[in-house]
Amino acid sequence: MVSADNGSARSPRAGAAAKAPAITREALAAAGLAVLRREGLDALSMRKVAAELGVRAASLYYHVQDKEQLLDLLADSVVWDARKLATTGDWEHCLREAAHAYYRHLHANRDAARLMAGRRTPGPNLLYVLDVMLSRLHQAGFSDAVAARATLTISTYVQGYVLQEQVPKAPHREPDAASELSAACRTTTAAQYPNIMSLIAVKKSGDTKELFSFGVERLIDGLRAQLPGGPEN
Amino acid sequence: MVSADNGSARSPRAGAAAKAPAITREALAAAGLAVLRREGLDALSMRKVAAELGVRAASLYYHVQDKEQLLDLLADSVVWDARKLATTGDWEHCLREAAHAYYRHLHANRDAARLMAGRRTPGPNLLYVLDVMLSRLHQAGFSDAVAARATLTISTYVQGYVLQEQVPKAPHREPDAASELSAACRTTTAAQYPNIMSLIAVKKSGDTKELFSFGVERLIDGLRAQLPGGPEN
DNA sequence: AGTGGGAACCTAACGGCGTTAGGCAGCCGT
DNA sequence: ACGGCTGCCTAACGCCGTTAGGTTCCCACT
Repeated sequence: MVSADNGSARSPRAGAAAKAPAITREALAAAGLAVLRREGLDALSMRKVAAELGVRAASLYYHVQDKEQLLDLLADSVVWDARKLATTGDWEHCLREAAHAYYRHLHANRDAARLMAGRRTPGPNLLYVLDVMLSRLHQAGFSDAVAARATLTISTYVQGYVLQEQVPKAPHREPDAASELSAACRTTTAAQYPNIMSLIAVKKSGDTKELFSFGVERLIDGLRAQLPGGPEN
Repeated sequence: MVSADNGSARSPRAGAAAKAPAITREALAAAGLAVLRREGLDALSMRKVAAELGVRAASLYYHVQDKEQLLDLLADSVVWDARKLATTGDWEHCLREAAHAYYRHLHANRDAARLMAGRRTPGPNLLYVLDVMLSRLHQAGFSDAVAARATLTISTYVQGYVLQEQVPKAPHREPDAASELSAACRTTTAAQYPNIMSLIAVKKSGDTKELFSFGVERLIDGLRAQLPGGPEN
């Protein structure tokens, strides 16, 4: 579930393990994802991840330098499955499928977008996906500059969209008082900003994927005009 | 700097203040923004905001229910200036200017995008901006459905873009060891993902606004094709 | 066979965090 | 004069990330 190469990670001397490690980097990521799914990003603490593994918090620092590094690990794990993406068909199809696959994987993990938002570097799995998209666009005839901008723009849009979709869930307060108050607030809103209601209508339409697709299709439409020749492969 | 109507906020009995309040909601927002600018979102705590006002942390809870509510306040303050936006010229011009204005205001405040990312509701100032854009698009001939989707898509893109741009700053570690390690990591990256370098080239080109504009223009291009008749107004 | 060393966990503790409870000064209308 | 309210205060709770300093146990080497 995690990247194959642990790269610069601390590892036991090759071929000689002193003690069977109960906690691997993969197990750490899995435990983190479990806590994330159950309690959300705000409640994810070192202590809870450790408890998920039947271990105390301090032990995690043997495998990970920081909480930040643990979050990096989780962020990359989320994108892991997105590596399988289509490279057949025309560039529009590939781009669309990649965007939707990325969307699905972020959408499937609670608070995934907010998790990604805090990372300093994209992580190897995401880098791989970007790399593939980039080469596909380049192959389709886009210039280096346009292909790079297109790739970044699409991935930015996907992350931004899921971010707005995955509103952080509160533990929930009193439902009666809250609904009454929000109802009053809503009428005020309607009075002050008459057009906003249609936004709410779109957001409430249930099919969250439809709005997402709208943006992707508009971007693809806009990108098509950037092809040097006519549309090819 | 904050919304004019405090709405449902607790307020002294109209026309009778028991004691001159040293802390207003505006001062609270200003202090929060000051801490945000100086130390970043991760280091923003109730205690520090309170200290900025010459006050202890517990006192803030008289003016604000939660830290969440304080962040809501800050988030809305950031968008405050974006209310002044153009409604003259054709819809493309309006949309472009609104997007750039929104971008500028997020860009100008440290960690502003990550701040917005956590909010549950858009806040009145942002709602106003969305409302104006919506009415302008509607006036230009877009259908209700398309105008709503376009507005949401653009605002999503802007927030997503700034989010990736405003990478959280670490307090800074050892510069020597860090640069050496990152250099090694970079060559590994280049070997594994050959196309990624062009992405880095685009990101490093300095003019961050250019990449942002690319996305906006592509979206506008894509939206133009959604107009029922030809381009009008 | 004995021993050194390192891997992988532990307990204890630090300071900072968000938040709540309860107290006290000063100004208000009566 | 005085009760009540506003607007601050101090003290404390429990949780957090992180560090310091063990302890145990297996492996490699002599």
